[in-house]
Amino acid sequence: MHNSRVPETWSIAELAAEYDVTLRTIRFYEDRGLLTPERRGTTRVYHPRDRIRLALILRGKRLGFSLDEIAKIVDMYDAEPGEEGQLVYLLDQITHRRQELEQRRRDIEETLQDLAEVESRCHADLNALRNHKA
Amino acid sequence: MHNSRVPETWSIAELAAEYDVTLRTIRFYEDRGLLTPERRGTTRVYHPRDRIRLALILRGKRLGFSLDEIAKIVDMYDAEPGEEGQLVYLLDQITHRRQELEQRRRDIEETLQDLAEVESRCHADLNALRNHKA
DNA sequence: TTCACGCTTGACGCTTACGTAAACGTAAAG
DNA sequence: CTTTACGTTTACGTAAGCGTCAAGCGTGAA
Repeated sequence: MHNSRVPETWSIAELAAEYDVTLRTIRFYEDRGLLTPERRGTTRVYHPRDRIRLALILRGKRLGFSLDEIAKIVDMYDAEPGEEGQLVYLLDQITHRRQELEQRRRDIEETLQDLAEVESRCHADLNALRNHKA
Repeated sequence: MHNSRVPETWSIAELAAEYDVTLRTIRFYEDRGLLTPERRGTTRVYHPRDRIRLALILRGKRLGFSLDEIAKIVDMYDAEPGEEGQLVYLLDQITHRRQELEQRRRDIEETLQDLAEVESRCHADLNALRNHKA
């Protein structure tokens, strides 16, 4: 049994495979300051922190946030405690993001309801067609 | 009292003001086939149908869909009953969109929870700071 | 040594979703 | 008649988010 505190690391290809993105994408995120892998020589070495951040980035993307917005959000997660002003700013940001997300959730609910209506209309039309044939 | 069946119409500027988008945006959506206003001479005249579609487009945008995806979704709403194959295709699309939306909803829930954690960490840090001062 | 493999850094290209003039038409108001 | 308001098209610009070469380096196996 090997030491469980051995900090696991990944290559860029491993991360890419795991999250189904291209190497180009991962390097691009680094370019934009979203990831900061270690370097061994020229080669990138990714630590758990990077892996988590990548997951957060991709979730942010699914939610339709821009990379700039994602950067702000992700940086909130591992922000240093810092001074009071910083903390207050952070709390403010959180409130803001929460409102955005809740708006999105409302949009989703509405859209799901609309889809349900269209769906039942479809079923009705299908039945009409089939009864007509019969 | 004037006839309630008078079909109400809007100018491009009215729609833009109502939904807080630019004229350019509305014309761009027309370019992409998402809106098809009537023309009186060269001037665009928007009917209730266009207004509804614009609202749907903007909701789709808030949800992070591309205009191409939005086009498909919006067209589902006022699709003609059509033939059976078409209806089946529609139902298939609905299932697909629903799954996407449900994934998004899950992402939102997770993010909201994460935000809640960051928030309480902030509050804790703030308290620590203030107790330290006192 | 030679080869392949995986990684690296440019650097150009492309699509999306508009912004931003430029230049013009039309119609009412002063 | 000129200004003002509102509309039009055409067209170039741009930021985001990568795709796609090209060319080179380092390492281990044959």
